[in-house]
Amino acid sequence: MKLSTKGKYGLIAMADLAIAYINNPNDSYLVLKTIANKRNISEAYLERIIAKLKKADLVRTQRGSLGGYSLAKHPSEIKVSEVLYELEGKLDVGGCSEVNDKSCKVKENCFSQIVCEEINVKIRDVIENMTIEDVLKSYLNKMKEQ
Amino acid sequence: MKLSTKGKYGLIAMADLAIAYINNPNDSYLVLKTIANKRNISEAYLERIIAKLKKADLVRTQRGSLGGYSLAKHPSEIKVSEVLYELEGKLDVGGCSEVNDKSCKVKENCFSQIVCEEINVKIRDVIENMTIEDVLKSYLNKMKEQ
DNA sequence: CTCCTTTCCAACTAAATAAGTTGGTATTCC
DNA sequence: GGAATACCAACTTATTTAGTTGGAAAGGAG
Repeated sequence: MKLSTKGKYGLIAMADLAIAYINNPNDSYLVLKTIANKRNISEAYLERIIAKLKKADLVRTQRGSLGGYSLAKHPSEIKVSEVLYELEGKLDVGGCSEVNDKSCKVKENCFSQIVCEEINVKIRDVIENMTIEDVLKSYLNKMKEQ
Repeated sequence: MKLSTKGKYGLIAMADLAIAYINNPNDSYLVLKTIANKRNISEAYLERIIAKLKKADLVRTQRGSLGGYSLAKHPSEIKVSEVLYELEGKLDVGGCSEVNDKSCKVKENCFSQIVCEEINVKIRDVIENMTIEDVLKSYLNKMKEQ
């Protein structure tokens, strides 16, 4: 039931890239090693995570020395759901929401589906209406309060 | 990120017990094998699941022949959260909501926590305000519509 | 009291998933 | 040409999930 480290590290990396992007939208490339070291994440592992985000056009890259990773668009244009769906799959709580789930052996009256569907709606509601920019802002507000 | 079969089977068993309970609150013991067969669930596995629910005082038992399992109280008095917390643990989406999470290696500014906490609130909101009776009723309404 | 049916319980195993590593290739700047 | 970087696939390890096995204890029926 937990968010895996893929989703977690992905969000963290996106937030770090977002800070760089806001500071200087034209030239905001960050080196992977920098993020990985700062966050205590395995470099090779983070690379594989961020590669998926590139394939989803959320991140762009510059190769060679002086290269690095940057957001592909403004943090306000990137939904949290886009990041998480790419890294975690569907991110719902119950697998049998599909009509033809062959793997589910429960024959009829699957009561757990009632519960799962209600939770799934709420999860979607949160992550599809929250951008990377929102995450940054929430974080700053949280810091102010303390 | 999925609800495990523990939670799923647990909810299903509770709903089956609830139906028996409503039909006859005084003598509503169901044999485990009956539920397991009806639902295509391994008997031994379901037994271990329901044992946890007993320990949490959600289910009571009668041993020996003519024995079986029954709800310990009315379905309207059993929250879905009680069932799921017992079987799935905390059922939140992010592990680092605790202050002293030693396992988390991310040093600071854990942006994923912002997202997770918002989702966690919503999940709790759903399952702590939904009883086993509600699940049954929702199911019946759903059937009517079709 | 004996047999049958049931719950109860602990230890074991198998399968799947998550998490991370290794060893390299391709680009680009200096 | 060398250093620094992104890119990529195959492999390994650790953890969790999903069960299974083999019984012991309790209670009712004959």
